[in-house]
Amino acid sequence: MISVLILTNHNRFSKVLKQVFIDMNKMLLINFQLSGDVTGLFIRALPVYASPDFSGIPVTRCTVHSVESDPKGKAHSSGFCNCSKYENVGHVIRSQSSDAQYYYDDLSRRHSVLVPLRKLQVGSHSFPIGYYFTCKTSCPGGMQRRPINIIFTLETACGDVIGRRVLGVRICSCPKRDMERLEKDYPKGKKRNYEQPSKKIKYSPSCSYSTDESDTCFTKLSEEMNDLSKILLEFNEKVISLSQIVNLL
Amino acid sequence: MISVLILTNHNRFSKVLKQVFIDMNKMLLINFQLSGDVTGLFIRALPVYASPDFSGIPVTRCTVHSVESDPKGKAHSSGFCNCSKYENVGHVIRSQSSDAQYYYDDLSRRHSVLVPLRKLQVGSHSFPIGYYFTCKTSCPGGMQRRPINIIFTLETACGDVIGRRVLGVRICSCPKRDMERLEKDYPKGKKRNYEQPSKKIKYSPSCSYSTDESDTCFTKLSEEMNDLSKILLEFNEKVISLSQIVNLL
DNA sequence: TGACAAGTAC
DNA sequence: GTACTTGTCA
Repeated sequence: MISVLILTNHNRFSKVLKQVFIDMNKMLLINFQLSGDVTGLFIRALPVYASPDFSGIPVTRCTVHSVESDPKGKAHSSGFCNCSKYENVGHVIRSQSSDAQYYYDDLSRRHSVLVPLRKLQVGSHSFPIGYYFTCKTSCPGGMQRRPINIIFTLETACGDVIGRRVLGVRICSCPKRDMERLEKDYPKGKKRNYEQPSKKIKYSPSCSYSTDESDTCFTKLSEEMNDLSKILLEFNEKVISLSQIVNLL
Repeated sequence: MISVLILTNHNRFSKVLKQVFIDMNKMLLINFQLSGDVTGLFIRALPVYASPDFSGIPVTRCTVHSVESDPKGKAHSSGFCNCSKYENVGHVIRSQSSDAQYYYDDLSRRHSVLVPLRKLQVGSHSFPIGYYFTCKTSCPGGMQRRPINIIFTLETACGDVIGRRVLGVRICSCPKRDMERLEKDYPKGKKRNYEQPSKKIKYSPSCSYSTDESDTCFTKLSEEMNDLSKILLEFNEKVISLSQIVNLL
């Protein structure tokens, strides 16, 4: 049984919007609740634009933030990724984990971060992973106000995807204010159509990630891993009151 | 006798604030009124931060706008400027003039644009130069809300500065709104202290440009050019009503 | 936390 | 031109 528990209280999770509101560079602690032996498995976190209009475009750092680590744009100058030499400059999602692996897919041109699951501590049922974000959803020349989701996938060492879970995230300067406003507007959702940036680069359709309703729960992807496919997702916005876990499913 | 006349009505000039409000990429037509033979002379336009805190820092394009012309940051990768090969990427101030020369000073690391003055048309007393701006005053990773002045210098072919004039410019999306608000606040001038960007590069003191009160009129710089030193500056924010010229001196 | 600043959509 | 968005200062 695997569930996901959000444990930070610095930040906000809206049950209504199924979305986390968090400031840049603040930690979002996600507690993956696990049972059985999960060593050898990985959790991948990959950011995807929530709107189908943009879901084919990789989510990357904005230009202003990128130049801090890579002033000359060398990390991605030849079409492939040399992020690791430049403080992982292209990665919007980072993990606090010391054994986090930063990953780049040549085909989709997407950056993601992979954290290996380890044997749980005795008496513990959860595996905490701290994430943080190095750009705002509003960053000009980057996400440009386009909402994103994080796709968490549970993967084997071979890269087989066992489970999949989508979490909306808004990285902004005023998480509280913005969450209150967006909840107030819900479900009218008066979202504005922001100008679409010019898509100079075309991406193959296979690189487009679906984030529709079927993804709001972990999806069973491989028959042979049936025992792992029954997955619960639980959220909680407080670190302190762990008892107030709200099951979303 | 040389005076400066602002002729655009797309944009605004505040007599109170002695400042032009203009949108990006819109033309600011400046009419240099001249008498006598001025062939062989040049008008240089150089942007400078208005606040003494920043006047030592060159005004350059923001990162978001720069990547459009120079995705890999090659134009200034080696400390010197290769702007011309990259659509003059570093220049905030551009001129419509076909014979505009884009200039870079190695010592101060400042970009400026030089327009040669030509023989006036028969019956005309003014030399119009169209300028436009390729970044906003608010651009993140660029001017960052720091107000700028344009320093216009009248120069000989040798680079001797004969006259000097400072004009405040605010490049923004809503020139009208912003001008009205700033005029309303004047002279209280409730300006906010925005966070100072980290100054990684130190510039020599000689590169700092004064924009204090003494610069609000053309300054006589060379005794021998005395005949050119009596200079008037006139502004007008309407194209149509040229008769409403307001002499500021 | 409230108010302001300034870009962007309608 | 109005109103909304969203960063930033106080």
